[in-house]
Amino acid sequence: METSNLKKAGLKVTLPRMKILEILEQSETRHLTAEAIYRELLDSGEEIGLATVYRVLTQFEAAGLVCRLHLEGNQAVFELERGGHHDHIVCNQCGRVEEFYDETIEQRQQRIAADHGFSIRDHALVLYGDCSDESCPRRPAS
Amino acid sequence: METSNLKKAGLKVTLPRMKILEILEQSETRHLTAEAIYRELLDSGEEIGLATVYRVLTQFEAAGLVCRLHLEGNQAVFELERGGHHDHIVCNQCGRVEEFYDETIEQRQQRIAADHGFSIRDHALVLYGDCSDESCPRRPAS
DNA sequence: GATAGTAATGAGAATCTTGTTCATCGAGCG
DNA sequence: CGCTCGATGAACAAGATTCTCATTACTATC
Repeated sequence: METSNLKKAGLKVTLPRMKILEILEQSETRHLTAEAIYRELLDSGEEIGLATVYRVLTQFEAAGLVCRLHLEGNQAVFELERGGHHDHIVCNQCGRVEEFYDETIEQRQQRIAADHGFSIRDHALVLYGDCSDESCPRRPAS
Repeated sequence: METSNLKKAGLKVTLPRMKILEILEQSETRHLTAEAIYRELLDSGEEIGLATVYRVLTQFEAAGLVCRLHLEGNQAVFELERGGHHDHIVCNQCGRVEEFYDETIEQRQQRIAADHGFSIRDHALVLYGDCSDESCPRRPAS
């Protein structure tokens, strides 16, 4: 496995951390809740506690390996930080998440912040709408 | 007081609802947590339960009187809906919140959503940074 | 390869925010 | 003024996340 990411981040290479990183890498949804990761660990037969999942994810976030998103407010989702920054569109019906990056918006944000006397460090932009995926309205949010 | 807002929204005019509306109107921060409103009620000598505060705020939100924001993820803040939509800049240091509206960003969002096959219903944009208020870094987040 | 030191983990309790239940109360209508 | 039904209060409940603390397991060292 890729233990180098962990080492580079100054984190000890432990089984829970490797497994969680692995799940994040192999997931096709790219956006997982702590609960979802926990369930996957259990399904793989790993004896890893939910508290550890939260702890590890928080450390990963601090190390810049993942970022934490509050797409719906109640439960945070985590995604692997692979390079570029991006924002998200969430479907209100099926919960599907798409990513986008828009240079114009990024620049306007800098400009607006400067006009208000702020130096921007981060931002969260989430669009909520209805997707046109034909399988959407029937599929409940995962 | 302005009981007309309540009546217009189809809500019975009760003491808790009037008081909460009053607090929202008179607050200078414009962004209050349910807890903060609850404490203000207690300080005014009102015997209103926290559950009622949450209930009333949820009703106000459904009625379009206030909108609920998740500026930091853990606790929601409520602000009175006075006319136009806007987004927010939050200072990481002092928690101060400024509002802004940018037509360019709004339009880009519509465009991006359309490109992804979404019809936008809502969006949340929060910029996080450091404000240049001279009293900022020393003042703890309220 | 064995060992010590220290950080990481697991299990459950704790916390924080928000919502629900149910008996009581009060607003609004006749 | 009394009735009816929605609103309230108090306590409890639920969901997400964090904390505690005893135990375990990396990592570096020998």
